[in-house]
Amino acid sequence: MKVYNTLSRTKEEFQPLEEGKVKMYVCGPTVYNFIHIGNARPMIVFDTVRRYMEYKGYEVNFVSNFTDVDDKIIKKAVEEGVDSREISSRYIEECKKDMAAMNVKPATLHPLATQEIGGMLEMISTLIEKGFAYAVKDGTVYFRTRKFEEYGKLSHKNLDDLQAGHREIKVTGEEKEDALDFVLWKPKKEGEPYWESPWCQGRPGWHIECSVMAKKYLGEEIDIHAGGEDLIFPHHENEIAQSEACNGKIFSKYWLHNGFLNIDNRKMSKSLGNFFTVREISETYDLQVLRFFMLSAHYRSPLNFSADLMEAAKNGLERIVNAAENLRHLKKNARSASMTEEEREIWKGSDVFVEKFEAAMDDDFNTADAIACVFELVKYSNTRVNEESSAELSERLGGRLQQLCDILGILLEQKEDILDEEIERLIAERQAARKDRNFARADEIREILLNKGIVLEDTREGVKWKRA
RNA sequence: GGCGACAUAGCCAAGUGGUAAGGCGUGGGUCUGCAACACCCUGAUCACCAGUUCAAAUCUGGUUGUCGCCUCCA
Repeated sequence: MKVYNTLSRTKEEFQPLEEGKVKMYVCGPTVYNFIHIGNARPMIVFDTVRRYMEYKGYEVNFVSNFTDVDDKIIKKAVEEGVDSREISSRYIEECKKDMAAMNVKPATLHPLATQEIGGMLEMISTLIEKGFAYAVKDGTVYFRTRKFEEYGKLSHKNLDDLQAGHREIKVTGEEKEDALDFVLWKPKKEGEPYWESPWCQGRPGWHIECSVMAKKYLGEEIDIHAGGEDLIFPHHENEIAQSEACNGKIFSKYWLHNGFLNIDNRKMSKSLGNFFTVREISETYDLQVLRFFMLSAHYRSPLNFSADLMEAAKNGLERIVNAAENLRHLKKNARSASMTEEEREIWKGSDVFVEKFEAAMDDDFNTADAIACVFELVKYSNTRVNEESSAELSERLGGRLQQLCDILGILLEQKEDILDEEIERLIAERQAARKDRNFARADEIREILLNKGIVLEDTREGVKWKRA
């Protein structure tokens, strides 16, 4: 399995620190509102990475935090006149609902920044002892960036270039030793949440939390650290500096970053009015469509989002779901149980799709290629399985389709829906009308049901229905 | 200004040396009472120029264009 490592900017053979196990940390959202569709990309992408690794037999310890102390949370709390904890806990719950609807598995652990202050104080103290950090008069603690010689190794930035870029915005009056130094701990402002510390009553800087949570729950050395590409600098660069300066060990072996999601070819932003929350999308589409859409491109490529593209994704996903549904239907109505000799060959002929699927995923999680394999399996099944086929063949191919979709986190099974009697009666009446060749009445009933959100399809083995 | 990415059919998107996967859409057809599903048919000299090579979408150099990071941001 090869993964693209931002550190080396090349694809590397994946070799876990410990045989059979993967320690993976993904930077989670700051919870001050419903998550937006940009937040959804890393969630979906790295959930898929996790699923594939689990499929390959790895035991994955997957940790993803919620940042629940932050300026934006405080601002929102002030606006609503409530405690900031109320804001963060509310949106953590909402985020979990969205994740469930996108079929993103809960992490092994979702730590909260506010629950890890002790560890942060410890790490900051260690950094000060080692000379990598210093406190100034007002109690702010800064990381001494230039002291960490490898600073810039992830983002491939040159310190002097950075400094040149920063010079103009360097704020006078700050007591930083160097413009590049970043905050580890900052004093509270009136009315803000705070914690006691040796330096001042205050709260942690943003970067320190991930270093601490990764260390506490995964260890000083982890296999994979992932997040959006915008986190490369400064967030991940700073995490490396903090963790490696503190622990004296390589923090993460592989750094994975997903590309950005654009809206109608522009960066998503509130001011452009092209800002969508996952919740808003869910009003128009099943979030399975969003998941399928996100996986239809390589995770490192920029991905454009638009109504047309979602529509195309919806149709494509429907093709896969139809095939799965069809196989279930054929299995249920099959006249023979076991596969014939010829069917064994058909079954064996489908091995190639699994092989190609795995090859695609092994190559830095090429989900676009993997989905193409799913479509090929769909075509294969559609052309080879029919009402003459055995239940076993339908079941096996259906199971294989299911297996591949499970890796991608794409749900195929419909919820076991029970139709109410009224609808059952109408379907039966329509069948009777069709038998009597009273097609006007049959079409009328189909129209009635359509208005109720029930779509009917007549097949050789009987009527199929589904929710629109 | 510094660093980096990308440019493949109407649209989305794989493919990183051996004459272009897959999906959506379009048009035509088969099946069906009709519709839907499904199936068959339908589409690309891979931004441009030059070079390396027996062979390039794929490597090298250049041109043009789009975008990202450098500041909170997935």
